[in-house]
Amino acid sequence: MARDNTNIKPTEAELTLLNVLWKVGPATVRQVHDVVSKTQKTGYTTVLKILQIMHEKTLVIRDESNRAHVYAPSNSEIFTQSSLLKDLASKAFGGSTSKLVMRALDESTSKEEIADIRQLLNELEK
Amino acid sequence: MARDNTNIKPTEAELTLLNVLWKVGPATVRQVHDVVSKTQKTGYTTVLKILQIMHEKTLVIRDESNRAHVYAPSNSEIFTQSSLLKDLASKAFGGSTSKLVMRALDESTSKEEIADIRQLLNELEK
DNA sequence: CACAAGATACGATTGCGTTCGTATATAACT
DNA sequence: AGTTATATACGAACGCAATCGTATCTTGTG
Repeated sequence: MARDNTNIKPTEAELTLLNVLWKVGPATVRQVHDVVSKTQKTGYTTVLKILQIMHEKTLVIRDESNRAHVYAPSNSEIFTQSSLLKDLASKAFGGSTSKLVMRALDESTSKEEIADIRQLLNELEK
Repeated sequence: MARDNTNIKPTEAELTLLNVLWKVGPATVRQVHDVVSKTQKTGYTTVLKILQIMHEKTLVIRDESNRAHVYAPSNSEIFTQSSLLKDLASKAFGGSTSKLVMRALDESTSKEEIADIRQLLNELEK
């Protein structure tokens, strides 16, 4: 049975590459490497290898019709963020997302952010 | 120079043991093992080894005055939770904790939780 | 005192994540 | 056509996390 990508938690390096793909859309290894190498000193083949592993794990899909394969995320950024939050909530907050949320908020939260969150709470209540 | 425990992210197994220590207070290896073995099949020496490693990393402090050493967390649960949230925010939410918070909230959030969060927002605004 | 129970220390193993060098294939260019 | 550039594939190496077996030490008890 093929693994279900929805249960796989990306590693740190994988998440870095996913962030690129979410931002710029489907991309080749070179394009991804160009982006990440601006902030990190990571070799080209390292990016290639990680993308290949992610493909095996079905974290990304791959278009092989051209010589330079084009990679795209299997799951949306939103879905992955939610999965990571559920994971952290279960491991460090006894499974309570509201505890997590309240811990995330502190005096560094700006007025605008507070307003945005209030807005979301209002919508959720309906 | 001794490592600064405040910059160390506990691993998954380490977090499991920290959760026990936060809950029951300072405890011996046996006490910790008794708790975790109720939900996991982890060997006694495994718990011992992890606690020893955590001690090297200064994630826990150790009272060696008795034969059975007594372990206690170096950092509070609150501090560690905040660190983990900052880490996740930087890796998956572009550093924005408000984005993280809004992603954590969804239709599964209960009315009581929403009320609690509103209350906290009010206090933060003062 | 001698022995059994229970503690720590230590080492070895296994698997995963990450990195990169090298081999090989393909395309492009002169 | 032959050379250069660029792609994928593959394998090796390294470190860390996690697990446990075994050795060693300490303490209490008969």
